[in-house]
Amino acid sequence: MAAVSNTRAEVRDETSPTAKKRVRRNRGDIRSLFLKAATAEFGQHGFEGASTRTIAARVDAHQPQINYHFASKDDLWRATVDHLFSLLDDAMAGVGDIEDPGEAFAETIRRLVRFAAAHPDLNRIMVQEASSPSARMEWVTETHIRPRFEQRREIWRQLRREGVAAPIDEMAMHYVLIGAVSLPYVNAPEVELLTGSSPTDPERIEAHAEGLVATFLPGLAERD
Amino acid sequence: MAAVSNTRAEVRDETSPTAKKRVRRNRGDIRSLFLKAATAEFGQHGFEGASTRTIAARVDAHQPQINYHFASKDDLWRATVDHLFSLLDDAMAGVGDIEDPGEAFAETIRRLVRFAAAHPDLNRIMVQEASSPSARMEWVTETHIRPRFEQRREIWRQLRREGVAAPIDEMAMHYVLIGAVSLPYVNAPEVELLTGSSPTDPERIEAHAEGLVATFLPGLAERD
DNA sequence: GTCTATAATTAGATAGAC
DNA sequence: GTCTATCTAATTATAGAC
Repeated sequence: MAAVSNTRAEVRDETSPTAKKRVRRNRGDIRSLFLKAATAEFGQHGFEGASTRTIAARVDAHQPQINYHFASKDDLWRATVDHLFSLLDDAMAGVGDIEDPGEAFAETIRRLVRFAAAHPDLNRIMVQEASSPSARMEWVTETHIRPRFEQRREIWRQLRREGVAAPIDEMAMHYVLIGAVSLPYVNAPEVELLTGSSPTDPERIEAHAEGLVATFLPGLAERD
Repeated sequence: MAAVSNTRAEVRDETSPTAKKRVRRNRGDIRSLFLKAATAEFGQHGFEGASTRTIAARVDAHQPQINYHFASKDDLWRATVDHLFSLLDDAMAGVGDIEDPGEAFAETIRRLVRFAAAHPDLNRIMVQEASSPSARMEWVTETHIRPRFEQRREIWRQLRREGVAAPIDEMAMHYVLIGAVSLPYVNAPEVELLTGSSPTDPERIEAHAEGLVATFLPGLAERD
């Protein structure tokens, strides 16, 4: 990016003669810091657009420290995605115990909305990776997406038979739902510019969740 | 990307001694070729991840030719986005003449679905840009998004009052709709890997469109 | 065991050849 | 008017210092 002003590169001036010596941090701490910084960086710029130098600078570390604590940029990316999906699992804890499939799916939608609002970078990373074939895409699809997809598809099929679910094909449902759930948060910067208000206000998050429950499961309220 | 094999860079071997002289093409033709190549490249890799060298190689041109025909990478991106939105305008021609607001919105949904299936790169580019603030994001929001957003919001408000539309807030509606419409096509490579079938088969496109019409406008069928 | 210096490669843009 | 040779900066990874 020659001769073009790059605000991202100015997060920290690496070449400054006054640059201080870094404090030495232990393995777990710095790994955790790198993962947090990488989440934001990969979410905002995609895998290829993200810079390990910028990620390192965000936590006041040198760029090659990433290659020490993670084998490669690719490995950092996978560790970041694993971490985000483990947070998602935490957020979904207990939903599997709900017996009524309609209520289970409704609660899934609510939790997905809240998680997307709290961690938009997971959906940002996923939408970027799923846009073109790559080894990363195959890995994340088989590792993290397929089990969730199959499980939701099975419940959706049942809810369709019972007339509870909206008339959306079981193959497309997963993407229709994730798109409707996450885009307001994935695109939050645009939403704020456009509407002058934030989609992540707690009341709006809950309103969004209930709106989607009523829209995707129109037979749920009638049934009660 | 040192020492890492990069398949994208091997689209064409620029340094090969056997590299042939390029044919000289006229201004309009080569601009059009660049726009088409840039659409795919920006869609797959985002603005920062896209390489002007790779875009040039796709149409058998040298990288600096892009700086000649467009002032900069940034200008190429804006020209690409302008072109895609002009295609969208073409696809939407005549919808504004439909008098009944319910039918007008239903037809809008159908056209959006077909367009997203045919040109997934527009939504790919948009979702990437709207993820973080930038001059590009502000430009595309004010130039292309705001007028569409305001217009749809007005119709949606009316349909909500009439009880035709699903209970989704008018501020979030635009993103919920675009997410539900486009994600199956934006993420088409993942869908194919996951399901073994393509979401862009004509029957599935129409089924997706009618499913969304029924889901977002549940009062439309009842009214007839 | 952890971090810094540096190498190899690729980036976009300018200047000058045709 | 159009394209090619070249320049400077920014990329990730390795090798060696502490």
